Order: sequence, then structure tokens, then C-alpha cells
Amino acid sequence: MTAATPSYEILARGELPVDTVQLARYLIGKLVVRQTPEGVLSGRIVETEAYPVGDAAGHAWRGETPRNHALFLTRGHAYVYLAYGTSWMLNVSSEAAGVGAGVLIRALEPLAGVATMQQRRGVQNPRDLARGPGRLAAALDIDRRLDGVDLCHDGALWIARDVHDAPEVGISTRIGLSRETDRLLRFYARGNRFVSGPKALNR
DNA sequence: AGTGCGATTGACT
DNA sequence: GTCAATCGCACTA
Repeated sequence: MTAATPSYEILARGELPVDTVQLARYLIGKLVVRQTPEGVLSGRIVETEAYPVGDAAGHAWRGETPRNHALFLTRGHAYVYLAYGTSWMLNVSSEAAGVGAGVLIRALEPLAGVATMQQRRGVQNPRDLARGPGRLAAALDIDRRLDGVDLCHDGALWIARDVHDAPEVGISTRIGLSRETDRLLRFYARGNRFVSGPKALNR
């Protein structure tokens, strides 16, 4: 028995806040659980960013396309896309069906399957396994196969409740954007060492 | 059909 | 601190 076996109680869709920004904040302290043939991988969400309706930095801004289709699914579905040709990004759709918006999961505190993640990433330091959206997806073996998956159902990937209380949440501007750079839509577990970005954005 | 450009990362000065 | 890698897609024509 491990000392801290994580709980995998799936979050029901009805529990998810209907608003994109509220959902981004709500997801801090929840779990991402990935079921693979090799076993379960999981982590605690410590950093998110909201891309609400009307946000010029959001992929849904110019309307629905084949790529961003999953953003228009009802809240709680995975939107997975490739950035810079190298890094997969995991998002959670966040509004009613037909409305395009989402929350980017930017960092996890690894919990279950750490050895597998270390192997997958070729990295030993637990802090570096899922600190950053691209690393996170690589650690959990997330790519286009999971685009459109319902995260409120048992399957290859879902979101679960944590046994611990939600951490204190900090708010800042988002990272890596060229538009809408001043909006305070990034949420993070304050002081948590698995949060990405500069120190100034982790107070 | 051609072009530009990322919601990043890792290697390197 | 700088910078290239690398791919799919959206946009233009």
C-alpha cells in the first residue's frame, strides 16, 4: 500500500461551473486521471488558463473549424491540439454545446504512475514531469487520440475529485500569448512548486 | 497550392 | 538570456 492512494471519483458534469473563468478556477486542486494499458497515471491540477467566449487569444474566436470542434462540445470534454508542431495541449471545454470556449491545463503535480511518467519523458525530477502544458501531455501520453473525449466519464481520461482540500488560488496574466496579454485569466495553486512560469507568477 | 504562425520546449551562449 | 525545431491548420488567392 502506498501512503497516499489518490481518489478517482469522477466529477459529474453538473458539478462543473457553467462559466469558463469559474471553471478554470474550480479545476485547481482537482485530479487528471489517465488510464493506459500500462496502468493509471494521475496528477493534481495546479495551473490553468481560461479562454472565454469573445477572447481574441482563444482558438474558438474565429468560429468553429475541424481543429477546434471539441471546444464547442458541452463543458467537460477534452480539446487536444498540437502547438508549435512539438507539444500537445490539454484543454477542457467549458460552455454549453455550440459555444466555443475552454480551459487550458498548464501543470500537474504528479501523483500515480510517476515511474511511468519518468520513463515516458526521459526525465527524473518529479518537478519537471508535468510543469508546463506540453510536458503534462507528454507525461500522460495525451495526443489527438483523446481530442473530444468526455472527461466526465470513465474511460481513457477523466477529471476527478481530490481527497485534499482545494489549495489557495492565485491569479495572474496568461503565459505565452501575443494578444489579450493583460487579462487576469491564469489560475494557480499559490506557492506550489509544480506550477510553471516565472517566480513572479507564483505568488 | 502556397504561406504564416503559434496557448512550447530543450539546447545552447 | 537567445533561438531553432517541427507540424497541422487556417487563411489567402
